[in-house]
Amino acid sequence: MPYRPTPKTEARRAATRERIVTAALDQLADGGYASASVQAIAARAHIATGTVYRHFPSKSDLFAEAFRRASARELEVMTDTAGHDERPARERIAQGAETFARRALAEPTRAYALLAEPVDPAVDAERLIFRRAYRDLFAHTIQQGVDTGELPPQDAQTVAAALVGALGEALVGPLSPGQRGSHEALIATLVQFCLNAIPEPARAEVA
Amino acid sequence: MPYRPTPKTEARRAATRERIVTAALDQLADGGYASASVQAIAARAHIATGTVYRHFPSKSDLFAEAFRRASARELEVMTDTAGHDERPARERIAQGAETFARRALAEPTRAYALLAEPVDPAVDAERLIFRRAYRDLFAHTIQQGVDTGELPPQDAQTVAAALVGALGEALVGPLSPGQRGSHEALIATLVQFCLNAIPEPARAEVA
DNA sequence: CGAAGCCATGAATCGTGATTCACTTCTTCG
DNA sequence: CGAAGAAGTGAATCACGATTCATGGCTTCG
Repeated sequence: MPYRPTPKTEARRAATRERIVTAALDQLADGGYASASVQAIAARAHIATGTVYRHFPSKSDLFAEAFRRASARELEVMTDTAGHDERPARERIAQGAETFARRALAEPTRAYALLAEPVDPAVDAERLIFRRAYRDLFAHTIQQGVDTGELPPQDAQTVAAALVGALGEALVGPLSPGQRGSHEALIATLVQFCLNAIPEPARAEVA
Repeated sequence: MPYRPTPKTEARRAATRERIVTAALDQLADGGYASASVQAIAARAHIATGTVYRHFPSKSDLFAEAFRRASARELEVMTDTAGHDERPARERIAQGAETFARRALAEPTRAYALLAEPVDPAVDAERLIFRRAYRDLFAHTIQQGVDTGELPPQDAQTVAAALVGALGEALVGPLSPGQRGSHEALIATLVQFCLNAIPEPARAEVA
């Protein structure tokens, strides 16, 4: 039995796979999904078109993984900056909103691709998972706040979804290109928006 | 010079064009953009495939018009229910949010298509116009409130975009299918969310 | 070294759905 | 009525990009 995979060849294989995912994300960041043909990605990764298919069964699978990867990175950053349970819920939400905004503004094309750009349905499913994860992060914090009495009772899931939508739309929606104000002003507005939306109990109103 | 267009033939032509647009919107509402091939639309309008191209230069143009049409209808409803300038700004915003939510929940597939479904880029541009129009409606109301001192100073455009995003995401985002609560509860949550996000001046806080 | 596979290659194939077009049908008016 | 021109038809074509596969190059180990 002549050939047997060794750590060395496995590493090479993994590296190639990695380069493909990276190339896909870079292509996304550069020219959006429309520019991300398998050919373009292969060229960017310095491999032949067919090689992509030795690592992924289909383009959809490749992009699913790429989205998963990018999502994981984003979520990790969020968890790091806003996931410490000992701080007040509203403070953590403000922190989360700010992080979200800063990262989106720093890499607008990638943010657009992750949040809003038209992609094919199979890939879109992956995006939904991403948004849901963001929402769940916010929802978790809100729910904790409600449980401790820090926040008034509310539907944490819906409110969290609304927060994610608000940030997404304001940052990458029809508004985004060529902001009139500074990034800082935009961030301040959004953080304030989120804080207002999640009021302290005393300030809650019933209509 | 034998043939000359008459009111009668023009009317027939306009009616056919109309049927095509309607068929496109119905197809969208039924099966989403993915199901809306030119063939399917033609069949629904009881005409041949080629006839579509006698009325629209391309599928994109057809959908651009369809989106425009649907947008106009939505905006008209919004203007009717929330556009009366004599009422307090916050009341109008609440009314707008409620209308938005009710209409989205009443026709979820169409709402999804209008707000979020992946479509091709040319059509997407039309969607941006739609969302922008919604945003401008909210922004106009907010700005009026700011001008009259009813609301604290704020970036009306950004806040309005955030409201649109919040409503859109909560209604058609990852959350939407098979709501756990009732529609009424969801609507109440969202209206409250919007009201919180746009506080009265006395209740504004600085962080 | 050489057999036995894996891996990479990229031009050719394939599938899908928009678009075309030669033809038919309908309408107008001298 | 019949010519002139418009609208309608739908099968055939085309474009585009994902996917395949026959081939050639590497690695491994007896």
